[in-house]
Amino acid sequence: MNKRKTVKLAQTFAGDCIAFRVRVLNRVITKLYDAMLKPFGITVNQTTILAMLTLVNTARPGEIGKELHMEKSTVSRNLQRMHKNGWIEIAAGDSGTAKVITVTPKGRKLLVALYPQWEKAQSKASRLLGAEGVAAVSG
Amino acid sequence: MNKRKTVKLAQTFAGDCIAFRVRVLNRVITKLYDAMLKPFGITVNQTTILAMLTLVNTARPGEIGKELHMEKSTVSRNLQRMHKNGWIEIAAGDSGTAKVITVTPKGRKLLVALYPQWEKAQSKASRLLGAEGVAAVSG
DNA sequence: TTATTTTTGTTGTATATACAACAGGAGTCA
DNA sequence: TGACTCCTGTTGTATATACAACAAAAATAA
Repeated sequence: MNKRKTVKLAQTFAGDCIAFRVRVLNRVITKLYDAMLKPFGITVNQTTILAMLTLVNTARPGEIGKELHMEKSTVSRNLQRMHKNGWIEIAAGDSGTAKVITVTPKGRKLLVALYPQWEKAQSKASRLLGAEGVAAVSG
Repeated sequence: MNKRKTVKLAQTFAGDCIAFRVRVLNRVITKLYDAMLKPFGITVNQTTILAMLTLVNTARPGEIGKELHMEKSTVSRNLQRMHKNGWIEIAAGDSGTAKVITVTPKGRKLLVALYPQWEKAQSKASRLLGAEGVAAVSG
């Protein structure tokens, strides 16, 4: 393939790659929420897990992964960190290897405490994405 | 705060969090492209860098980071890997600590070779996001 | 010229992510 | 009962990402 064609192809890549766009968006938005969460010592992922647990009271790691579309290893390691921080309890499930996760009062308090800041991050993110943008990523 | 309010607050989190949505989207889309790129032994990020370099011929690490909105440490480590694979050359720049990156013929060939597969991934991603979705993340 | 600041990259540390390998128990089937 | 296959989690390895600490050189100020 000649050089001109290669350059044209590279232009298409650089200009159109959806993965690239989504990844940049992810970095920008995540950074916004991370900055907001930093004083609380919790990450975006852990906050998501905390919210889900507060909602359902009790869940197994596998269920958390499915519901939040997180890899089981990511969930596993996050639960360990959350437990170390006293936000959740990890108990043996009724059957075999299964485990049961529960939020602690400390965990609930944290979620309530960071809520106002989270709303501010939401506002910023909304402005960045626009109404259609928010709708598009929420599909 | 009473429990009912806490649950309501958790519902808002779980249902509305933009960061969560963007991050799930990122995982889904990235996985799609990663699967396509696996046979070529290159990652999404490295492909993006490769495309940019093919387009501009020569760039410094700092410029790559700014253009692609990647942290300088991420760029630094990716360039090391790409160099080890023979896709780029790293030369000392004219001034001080600056470096100059150039694509090698092997790198260009790789970009050309994976292009058809990339187009397939683009199609899938487009279908997933819809036209408005693609437009929204491309803003 | 000397001292301070800025620029430019690398490296350390922590979390996120995916995939693969592994482990322990449960269920199934011969 | 015994062998095989699922289910469920953990751990290993590699890349991605961000921030902080460094290092080396350049630019600027005193």
